[in-house]
Amino acid sequence: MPELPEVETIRRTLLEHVKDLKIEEITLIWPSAVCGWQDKSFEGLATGRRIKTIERRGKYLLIMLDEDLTLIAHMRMTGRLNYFAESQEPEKHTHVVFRLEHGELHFSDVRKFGRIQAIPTPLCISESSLRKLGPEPLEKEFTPEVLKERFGKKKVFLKAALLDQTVLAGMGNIYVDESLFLAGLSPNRRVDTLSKEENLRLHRAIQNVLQAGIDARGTSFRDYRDANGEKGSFELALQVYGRGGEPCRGCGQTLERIRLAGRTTVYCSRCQN
DNA sequence: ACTAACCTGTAA
DNA sequence: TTACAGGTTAGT
Repeated sequence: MPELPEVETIRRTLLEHVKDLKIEEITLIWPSAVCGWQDKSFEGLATGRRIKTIERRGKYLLIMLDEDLTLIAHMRMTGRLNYFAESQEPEKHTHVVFRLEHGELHFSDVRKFGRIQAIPTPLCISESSLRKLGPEPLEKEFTPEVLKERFGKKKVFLKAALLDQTVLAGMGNIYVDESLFLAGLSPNRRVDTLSKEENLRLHRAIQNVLQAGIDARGTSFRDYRDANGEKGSFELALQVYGRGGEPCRGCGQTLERIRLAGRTTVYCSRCQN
């Protein structure tokens, strides 16, 4: 489910509720959802710690606790983090319950792909999958030159390159297809064939689409909800994702639906070259 | 560079 | 019954 705009929305809505709260008790309903550090258990490390802040890196949420402990959470496809002011009965797919000083935090995931890992904060980047991530697309350091440099000597399809988290962190199937439509570029193009002007257009499209996604509080095409259980509204603004076979909003031609880089890909063969 | 695997639910 | 789903990774 969540790509950068959804994870960012979860981060913001969660932080409002849990900042400075102590984790008083952790109940593992499905223990495989969490992972400790070396010989120490997840619940042993995190219980009694206070939540200082929550950051985001790509699609990862970094819940930073006192005493130099960080919980790295990844929602994969259907993971959710929900805050409840009152104690709640866990739902069918709730795997972890954090009892806080005030209220509870529930981690749920229908498909059981999502994970939360406890790790000492100083090792949070060097010893985790964060190490390999590409730049943050909304930071000012991410310029058109950086985008070109990240593509490097690759010859892969644009679609594959933008989905690659080591090239750029945070884009997934929705925002890649939307960015390519906005940039007027075909997902079938090889990254090494972009002109300077096309590279500029792509860079601008990526930033515009991700920012619009955040402003709309994410895309609730299917399962996504924020920490309050509320939907986003970016699905109303989607130009191509999920619209295969329907008319292009730009030119009216039927949108193509193909399989590329192992993922369903929708684009307009007239507007995107 | 592609596919299978990890899982469950929903829609065709 | 089968195909497919906002992701990642380990295997050809």
